[in-house]
Amino acid sequence: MGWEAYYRVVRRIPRGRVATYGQVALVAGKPRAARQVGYALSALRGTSHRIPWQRVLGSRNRASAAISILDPMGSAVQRALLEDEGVEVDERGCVSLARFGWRPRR
DNA sequence: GACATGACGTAAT
DNA sequence: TATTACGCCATGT
Repeated sequence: MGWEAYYRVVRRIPRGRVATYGQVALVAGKPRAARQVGYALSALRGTSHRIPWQRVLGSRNRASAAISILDPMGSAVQRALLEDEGVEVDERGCVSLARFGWRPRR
């Protein structure tokens, strides 16, 4: 149930912007619950939802490697969706947070 | 309540 | 830069 807070934060991420698990956790009020964010998002796989999970990246500016492990096409889909929103993603799945990082608070 | 699990994060090696 | 180790916290058994 507590995941609703995380989902709410992820839904706030606007198009063309990305956030990290840690940031989502922080905004949700759980500074050290990055794992729970990932765990919560994992529950979204294969379900009907409106959560832009592709805008949530892993450490600092990298896409989660686990995505490609659990869902081989996931990383490709994520990159395609992000680029469609105007976010530049390189071959390694790295994104410049300085340019596309989500800045909440306003 | 103890124990195991997990789309993570940071520091140490 | 890549690997390993450990910490954190919500869930489920």
